[in-house]
Amino acid sequence: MPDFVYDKKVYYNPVEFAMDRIGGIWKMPILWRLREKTLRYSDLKKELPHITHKMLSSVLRNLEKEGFITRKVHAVVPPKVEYSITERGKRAIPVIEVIRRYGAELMREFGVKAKETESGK
Amino acid sequence: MPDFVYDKKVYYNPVEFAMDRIGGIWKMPILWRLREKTLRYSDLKKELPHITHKMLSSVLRNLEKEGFITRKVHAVVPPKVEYSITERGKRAIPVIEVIRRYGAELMREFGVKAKETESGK
DNA sequence: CTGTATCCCCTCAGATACTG
DNA sequence: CAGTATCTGAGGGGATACAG
Repeated sequence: MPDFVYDKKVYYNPVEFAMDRIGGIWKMPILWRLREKTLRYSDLKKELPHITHKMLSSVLRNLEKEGFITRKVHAVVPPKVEYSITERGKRAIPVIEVIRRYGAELMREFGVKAKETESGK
Repeated sequence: MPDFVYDKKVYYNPVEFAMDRIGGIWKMPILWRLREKTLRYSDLKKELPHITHKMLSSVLRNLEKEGFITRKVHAVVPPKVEYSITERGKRAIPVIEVIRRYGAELMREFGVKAKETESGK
């Protein structure tokens, strides 16, 4: 009794659908980084030191496929690839802000302390 | 270079921390169901037909452990166990509403249609 | 610089069976 | 009714090597 199906996967509610688009460990941090500026692959890698090469690559491909970011390849040597947020991606930013704020509140409640408050995403 | 640690796990940003508390497939749907009324185990199971016995059990335990819900056992035969949302849990509701709304918007954008709009969580 | 391909481990989650 | 225990399979994600 699926409630609805998208891309061969069954979803039971809108929350789950949203989380499958922009959830996971890295999608929101990446969208957040791109919210006001275009970045190239190596810039993103620098800003997200903990992400592995493979993960960054695959998450970027996924976000592009689903229309949250665009990818622009410059025909130069060495290669230069720039990622920008789309209108669809921009609509996710306010949601990410709400979750960020809630997460920060929860961290205070739980007594968790960040080493660098502005390093997060 | 962890940004912060909680419960032996490393987090890199508040979004990730929040999602580890109330993310996943079932936590938000359960909190949402409990937002305005107490439910017993079997009620929750009925309202979330797709969740397995094991998952419901383990997610409830986790939500209780982290203070989002409370569990009250009535000493009767057969057993009766009631779950209620806590103040901490209630603070998650507005966030869930934002994500729900966003998810519904995304579903429209992606052309996904729910069989029952009010079946979701 | 910007990727892709392989190998591999480990956790998540389902099915099933058993208990107070 | 309300759980717990065990087994198992699929997939996420890391490390590493290779390519245009």
